[in-house]
Amino acid sequence: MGRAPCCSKIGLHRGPWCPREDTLLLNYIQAHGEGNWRSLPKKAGLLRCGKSCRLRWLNYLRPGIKRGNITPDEDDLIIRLHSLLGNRWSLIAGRLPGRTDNEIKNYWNTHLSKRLISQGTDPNTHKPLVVRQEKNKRKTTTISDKKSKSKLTVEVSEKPKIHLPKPIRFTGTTSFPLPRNDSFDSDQCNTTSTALDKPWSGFVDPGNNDKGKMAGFLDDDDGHDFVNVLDFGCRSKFLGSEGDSCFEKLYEEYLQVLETNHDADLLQVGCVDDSLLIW
DNA sequence: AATAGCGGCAACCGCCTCCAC
DNA sequence: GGTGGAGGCGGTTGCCGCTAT
Repeated sequence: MGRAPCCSKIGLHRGPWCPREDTLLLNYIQAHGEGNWRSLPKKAGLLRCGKSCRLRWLNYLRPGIKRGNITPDEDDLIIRLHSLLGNRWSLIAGRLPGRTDNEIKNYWNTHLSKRLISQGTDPNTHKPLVVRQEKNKRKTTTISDKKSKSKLTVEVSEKPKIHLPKPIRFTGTTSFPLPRNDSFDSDQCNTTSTALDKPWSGFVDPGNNDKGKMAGFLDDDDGHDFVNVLDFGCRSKFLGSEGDSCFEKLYEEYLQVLETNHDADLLQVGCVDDSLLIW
């Protein structure tokens, strides 16, 4: 069943936002808060789609947004979170203070995936790429480096299926104050302290800041093959650096959760859901 | 100096889920 | 239980600036 677009596009501005529009949106949200995106543009005096306003706010105007200069630590964390969560950018972004899902998605597509490929790692599965040997047997792709003009033909795995431990919403009194990343204190990395108090909290979907939604796990073809994060190449590099970084603590939480559940019962995926509940 | 090609990123699109009615 | 509105998410597009020729 088709749905009507979120708003009539007739007469609405599209494309890049001008400073005046930014100001209008900013002023309105500062005065009235987020939400009601559909009606917001009209109330704020903007000729924009509500979705466009929401996107602009989340990705650009929100306070606390960091722009550019993704640090090596963040870099590494993104790769490792991606190995755990797949293309679940909002989840990944939720663990990176001040970063937006869009930014991380772009950064992944333009930098990290290429880097992994150049290092011989399949960006989809985080497993080693296999240089093509046979024709027509496996899906391959040719990666060309536009600067060096070199080409490399590699076998690319199918995109990992996200093993969706059915998103769980907590309703009623069971709510979690886990904020979106704009509420993170990047200096203190208080996500870690929170997460250490509640070891499973790293798996709450920060996109659902008031209800909580469980993260998914990577899944292989048979549906039960969790990525062996211990084999993940950059781990050792990371561990060798400043061992106490908050990113490292964060990652250890993920490892604990995965290992616990992997050992306990790989086949009974449902139990993973249960174990990830926060009480 | 001109221009073609490429990379990066902001923004859009369409689908999905949740929830109120 | 069914339906539709609203918000959220991931994939994709297209513009703009930079670089190579």
